[in-house]
Amino acid sequence: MEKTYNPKDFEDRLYKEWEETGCFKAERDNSKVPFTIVMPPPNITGQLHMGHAMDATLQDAVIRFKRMQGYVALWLPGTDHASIATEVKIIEAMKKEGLTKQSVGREEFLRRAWAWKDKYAGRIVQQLKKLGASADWSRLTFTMDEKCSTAVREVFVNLYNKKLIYRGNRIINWCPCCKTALSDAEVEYAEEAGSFWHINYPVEGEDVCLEVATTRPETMFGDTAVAVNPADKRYSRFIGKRVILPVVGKAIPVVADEHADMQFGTGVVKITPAHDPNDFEVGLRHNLEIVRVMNDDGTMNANAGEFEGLDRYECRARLLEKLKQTGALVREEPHTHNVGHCYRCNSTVEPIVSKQWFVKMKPLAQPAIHAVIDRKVSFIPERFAKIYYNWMENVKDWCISRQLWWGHRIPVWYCEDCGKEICSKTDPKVCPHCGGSNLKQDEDVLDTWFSSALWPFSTLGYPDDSADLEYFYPTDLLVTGYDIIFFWVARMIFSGIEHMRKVPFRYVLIHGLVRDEKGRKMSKSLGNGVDPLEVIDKYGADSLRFSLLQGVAPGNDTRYSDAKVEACRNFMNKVWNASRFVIMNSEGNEIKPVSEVRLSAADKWIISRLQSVIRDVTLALNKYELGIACQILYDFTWSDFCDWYIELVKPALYSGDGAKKSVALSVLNFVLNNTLRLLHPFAPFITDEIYRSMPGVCGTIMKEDYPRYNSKLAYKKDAAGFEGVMEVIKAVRAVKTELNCPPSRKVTLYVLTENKRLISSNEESILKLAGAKDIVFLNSAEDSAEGCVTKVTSIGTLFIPMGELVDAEKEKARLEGELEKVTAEISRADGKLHNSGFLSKAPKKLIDEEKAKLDKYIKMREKIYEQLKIFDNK
RNA sequence: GGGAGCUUAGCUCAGUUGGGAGAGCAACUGCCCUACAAGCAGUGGGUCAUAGGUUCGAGCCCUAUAGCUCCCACCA
Repeated sequence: MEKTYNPKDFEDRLYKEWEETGCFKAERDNSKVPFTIVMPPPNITGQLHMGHAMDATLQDAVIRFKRMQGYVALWLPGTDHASIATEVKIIEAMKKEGLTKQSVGREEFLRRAWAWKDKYAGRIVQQLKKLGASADWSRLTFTMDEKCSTAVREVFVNLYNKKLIYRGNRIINWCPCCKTALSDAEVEYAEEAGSFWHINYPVEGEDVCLEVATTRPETMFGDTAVAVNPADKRYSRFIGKRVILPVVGKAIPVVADEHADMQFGTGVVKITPAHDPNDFEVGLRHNLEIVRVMNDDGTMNANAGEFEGLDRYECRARLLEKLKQTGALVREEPHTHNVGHCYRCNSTVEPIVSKQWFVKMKPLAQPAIHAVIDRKVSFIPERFAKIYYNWMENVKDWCISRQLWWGHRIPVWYCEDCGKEICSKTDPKVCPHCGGSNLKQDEDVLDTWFSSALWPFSTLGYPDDSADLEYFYPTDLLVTGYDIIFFWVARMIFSGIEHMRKVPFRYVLIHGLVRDEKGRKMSKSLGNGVDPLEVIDKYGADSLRFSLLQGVAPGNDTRYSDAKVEACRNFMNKVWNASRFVIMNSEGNEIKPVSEVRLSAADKWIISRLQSVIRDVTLALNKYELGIACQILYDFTWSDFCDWYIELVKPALYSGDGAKKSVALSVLNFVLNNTLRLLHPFAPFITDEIYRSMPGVCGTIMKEDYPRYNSKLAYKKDAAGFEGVMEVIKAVRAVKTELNCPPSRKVTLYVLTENKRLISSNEESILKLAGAKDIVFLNSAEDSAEGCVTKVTSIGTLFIPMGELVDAEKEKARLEGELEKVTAEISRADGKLHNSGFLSKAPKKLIDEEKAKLDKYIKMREKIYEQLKIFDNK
């Protein structure tokens, strides 16, 4: 083995081998229990970013854990066609060639899109592989694969037939840049500094005006009324009259509607049903005309008269100028308001009335809400259930049609002969109503999230009653960021219930965002993104993985920092070197099972610690608390195993005593073997690379069992005793460092104790780790030599002769300091044990523990008193 | 307007049934001791945001306050 950990030497090689030998394949086996995770399919436009890296690492760690536990562990991967995102990219690319969508036509455009997919879908898969993702790539699915398209049509037609999908003229969010409708979820709101323009609308036939205020004056061409509150006495006399739209000169009615807020602005609101969701509702109530004033690209249409053809903002500027000239503009005041933006191109969206396809949400939302209430689906952490409820309870109908070309085309045809609509799972040749053959398919495609919503079952073979579906569905765990709960998680839940009659997954593990070192969101525009592949290249995949999991709590954001990865790389190096130590020493020796050797106290201690670690890590993993599991393993491996146990065992290895060495090697191999298996889900590469080099091991660690807690190996009593020995060692070390005594200077250790056996049986360990040359037992404190530092421990009093380094005054002060500490402990424990409330209500175990502590400290205090007395006598 | 989260060591964060405050990094001291200087030993550093409450006992539960962050809705 190399002296330092060098992940490049083995990561790619191991991954290739795992893949080639089918380690990731999940095959149905009715004698075993399945455990399934479907991977959130990354967009084909995307490159692996830190968010993916964390998401994938969480899933990979869980799936590897479950696989080792003997489940048929399926991690089902895929990629997403990402309708709008990809289309935007392709248009950009075409623009460089001087081409547009329209100029190349639909067919050529789709050809280019598929070429894009062929080129880039593989890229992110390769990147996930670099990370060590143990997904079953033989099942890799693309959202526009035949099977997904079949599922999409099946679902569409079923919902259509149930009247849960309908087409209608409704207010939708329109992106003038992408030239498509968007769902509510695809709009991001941001506060913007704008203006509030007050405009006078003269009352017809009177010499008065109604003053309205608006943030979007250019929509006034579409005004078909002004509204006042029915309770607003200021304006009641105008209700039913008409006002003249400035510039346009058209008369529009004054209506009474609750929508007008008396407190807000002037209390008079212009009503533009075609361009505002609230106004649309008002329009319905008062049967108002709907006048659209904008084209799909955000320019003004003929209804804007002289402003036709101008961009919406250009129109606004010129219109305001004109209003000012004609005196209709009363005033302009600054006003900040929330403006909606397209989540893909960030353009300001326009609410526009448009004929679109919708999914009726209310009937679907109800059972989806109950599924979470009834805990058929549970969020981790639970607080995200509230966010989910809030959304589901207030969800509006889902606009699913997109005026795009890349995506699942809406399976509806219009008969040009009889004008009827045909919704069909297969392409119809003739109209079933009139037999005509002039059929034209709806031009639009579906929201990319429509197919994502079906992911947990479309990937497993829906709508067929496939064996996979039967075996793996419902899946067990979904891992994703809180940013796509609405887009995806919620929609999968209602879709699963509606189409499969079963929820799609039992647990949803939510993670946060990976931010940059300063806590900012990583983004392209800020240029602060860190490329996981570069990190892997520099530190190795295991280090990156560990750094993304360690100390991270579910649902919380985390910051990426090189320092953190470096610390994890150091940990990997630690694991590497500890293993190297064990393996080198094992060479040429027979390694006996631990059950066949006589264990020392130290051996029992480390085995006992290992058992607690196995128990705690498994517990944490079962609760999907991966951050905690990592932390436990880190501490155990570094502190307990490396810093303590390996050091403890060195004398036995180097003593030349074959029997002792044999025991040490047994335990070293046993603990290392278990530790590697425990660590494998988090750091798959290094653990496997080492595992293969261990004596008596053949094959990959991936096929091994995850360690199981064994109560017979808990050795509680022995472990506790040995901790006393460790206390002695620490005490001596501390004294030496405090007095600036070089470690190379070996001391004689005088010990006054009732635990002579414990000390003498661990003499070698104490001498080695404490830096002592011999141990001498005293019969009385009086026997201690001059110039000693005294340390009282729970298993005995130590006298450490430090000669000239000892200052009697300081030593006395130090002892008095210790007395103070011990006394404080005594009064704390004593206080508790004299508290009747504590005695009557605290668990017995706790009371016993307190009693034991009290005993211990009282004994220690006695010893310290004794020492101080000796001091005073000298 | 509604909701959520955060506030713990200089920095970044853990702390999940309430039972003596933790890690990493940074700082300081001393060490090349045959696994590892990507290391070892040791040290210092916290009224767990503030104020109340519940409890024998609160970083953890309840109430209020402050600051920061986010989500949803939205006033034209």
